[in-house]
Amino acid sequence: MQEESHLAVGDSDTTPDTAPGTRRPGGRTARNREAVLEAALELLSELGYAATCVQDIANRSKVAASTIYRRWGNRDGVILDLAQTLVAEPAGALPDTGDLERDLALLGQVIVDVMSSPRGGVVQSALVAAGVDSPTARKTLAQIVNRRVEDTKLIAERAIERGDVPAGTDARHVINTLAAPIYHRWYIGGERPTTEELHRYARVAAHAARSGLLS
Amino acid sequence: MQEESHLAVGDSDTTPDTAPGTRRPGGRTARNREAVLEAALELLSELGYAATCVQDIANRSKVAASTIYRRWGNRDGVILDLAQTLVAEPAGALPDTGDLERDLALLGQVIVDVMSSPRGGVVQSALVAAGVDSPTARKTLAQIVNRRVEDTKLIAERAIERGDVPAGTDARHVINTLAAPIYHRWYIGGERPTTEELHRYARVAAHAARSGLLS
DNA sequence: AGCCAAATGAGATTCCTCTTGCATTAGTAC
DNA sequence: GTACTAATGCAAGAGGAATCTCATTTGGCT
Repeated sequence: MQEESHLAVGDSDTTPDTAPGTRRPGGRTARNREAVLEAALELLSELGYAATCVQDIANRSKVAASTIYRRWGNRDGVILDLAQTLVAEPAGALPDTGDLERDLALLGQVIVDVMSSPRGGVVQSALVAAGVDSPTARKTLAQIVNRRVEDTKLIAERAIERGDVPAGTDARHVINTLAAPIYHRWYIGGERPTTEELHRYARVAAHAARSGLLS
Repeated sequence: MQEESHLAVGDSDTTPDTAPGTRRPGGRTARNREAVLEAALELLSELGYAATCVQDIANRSKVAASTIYRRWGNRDGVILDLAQTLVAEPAGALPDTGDLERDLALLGQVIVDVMSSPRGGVVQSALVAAGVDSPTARKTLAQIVNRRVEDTKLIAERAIERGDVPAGTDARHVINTLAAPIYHRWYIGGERPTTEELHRYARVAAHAARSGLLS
């Protein structure tokens, strides 16, 4: 396991001391990475998490399975990389109607739409499944969701500036109060929230914020 | 595949028309079922969902692996049966302090304790993982959670009777408003909610209920 | 342009999951 | 108790996932 500490003069030590794909990140390595992640995203959308296997990713991406195992370890490794890549993408425009409750209802609809889409939902669901056993997946999932909270908390901050919500309110709590019942309905209840439910969630979150319960 | 429709007189038709384990449910069949479910629960607790395999369940329960495959199909089938069995167990006593917010905070602690325990948490986590792909697991998970909601909604109904909460309030909404952020913190955030957070969740749910937002 | 090793591809190999066939055990009805 | 057969155990084997070896390709550097 341990590498020799003396300066390698001319012996047959050929083991690189970094992970594969980091020494020559350009050219074929970069192309392969893109092809693998794209194939993984497509297969996740088409087949779901359980049915997506490394062999299929290899076939579709035209990258050898042994290469995928070497660089990502296993299926979850690919999905984690995919998730990290997707979360780096910039967010869209935020609702800004001047009313907190209405903004939250619109945001709730955006959250549902994202979860219904391949890029957002399928990968996130895979992370939920993998996260039950893997701390790394859990951390990535939390990172993704936290990133989205940071991207959207401006909605609550505007309400604070307007004076609709007490100063000292934690904008992230406001977003989480909206998001929690949405995810609960999705992953635990197994159903997509209705528009009526989204409005109720937004009403509860806005009311709690206005009442100073989210500081 | 298709069985002959004529009355079997004396031919070599030996295929039973019901699932294995249903024709002779007593004696060895019952003992094996108990041993398999107990072993599965232990292994889930010790190894987690991903690492629990049929072969290990067979070794620990002293039931042949082929028997497990025949009766439950695969690992998830065993876990589903285990979940259905656990959910049939009676619930414990409910908090009843006369104050909705305090009752909800105590209930929140109970929910966290259940999720931290093998019987509740490990099986539920396995269902969350399996539910991402399996509609059956999703249904079972929803059934378990709904059952718990039904068992605990009395807390909210008492508040309605006391007049602390408007008539027409849906007691299940009250419970779900408490539970959603707990599950959110657990499965999405990857962390166990703190006592302070539990109190905030209870405060928000109680306040929403009192304000008539949960009808 | 030329060199060196990182990265890859193809195939062999190992390990594990799940299925199947057959002989044996044991639950249930009589 | 006896008969019938569902249920089980055991072993063989098919199929797939993951690892390993080695020859080849190719990116990065001079």
